[in-house]
Amino acid sequence: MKKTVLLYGFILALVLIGLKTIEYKWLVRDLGQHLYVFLVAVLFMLLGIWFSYHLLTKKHAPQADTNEAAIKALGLSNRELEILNKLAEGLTNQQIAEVSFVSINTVKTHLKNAFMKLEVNNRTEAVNKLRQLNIIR
Amino acid sequence: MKKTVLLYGFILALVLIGLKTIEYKWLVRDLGQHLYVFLVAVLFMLLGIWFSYHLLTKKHAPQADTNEAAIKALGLSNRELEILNKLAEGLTNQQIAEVSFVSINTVKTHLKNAFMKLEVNNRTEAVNKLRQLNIIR
DNA sequence: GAAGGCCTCACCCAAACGGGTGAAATTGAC
DNA sequence: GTCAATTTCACCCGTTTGGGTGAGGCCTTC
Repeated sequence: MKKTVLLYGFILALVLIGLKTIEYKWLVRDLGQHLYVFLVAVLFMLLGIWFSYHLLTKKHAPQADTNEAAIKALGLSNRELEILNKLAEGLTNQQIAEVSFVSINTVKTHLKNAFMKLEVNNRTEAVNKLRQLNIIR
Repeated sequence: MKKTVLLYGFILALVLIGLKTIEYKWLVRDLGQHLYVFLVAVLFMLLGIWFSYHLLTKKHAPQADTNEAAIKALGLSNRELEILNKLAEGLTNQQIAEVSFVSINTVKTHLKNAFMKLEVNNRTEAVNKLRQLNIIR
């Protein structure tokens, strides 16, 4: 992030240098001050658009982090999270048991505990809550 | 998010001020015009940021349109969509029946047909598919 | 008016789910 | 070494869900 800010600052400096060059070598004398100001305005507006575009598009893709804070606040264990992730994919308890190499009873126990911690009553609510808390997807 | 954009805008402004200060110390000349151009630049850059922020945040949140094309391609009826939306909120069949003023059997029929059209086998899969198709949320 | 889609409802059945209790083995922390 | 948490599994119970068949009423299109 620090690198990003530095990059923008650097680009800004380049733009300023370019403007200075234009100002002193061509435009001011030949075309007048108004056009110069206009160019500055356009240039910086484009810069602003480009700038916030890059910022926003980067901010909109932080799905990798799996909100650790919320997980700890809820007290969800690792195994419970694994099971919940498979649940969110739409697997049945039996399928979860198979891919996790445990019995279906174990899956049910984990889900019972997880539902209690999440304060939900069924899997759809659970998925909604996890999504809302940015724990999945 | 807005706060973040403002923060970076502020940082950029600071960078600009710093650059300008440096410029004034070394290249002091027509002070009035420089200040004017500087203000124009800042103003239009902020304008650009504001502009694209509003554009992008609207583009990134198109949850209102409920992908009509996908709905038609799947052949989902209005009633089926209503029921599916309530399902996605985590309601049970019984609860959906109550808020929709129909019997639970009707809810089940709609869901059976909807599941067939969506090619899914349970509600979690259905919610995933609807989300993936941008039909809900 | 026949055909097809939509909405409604009923009945049945098997599977899945949710919730409760209990308990053993393992692990990590104190 | 003890305590707490985690992970594993079992059994039971009632409810929910998914899926199948059938059917009546309504509306639009042909």
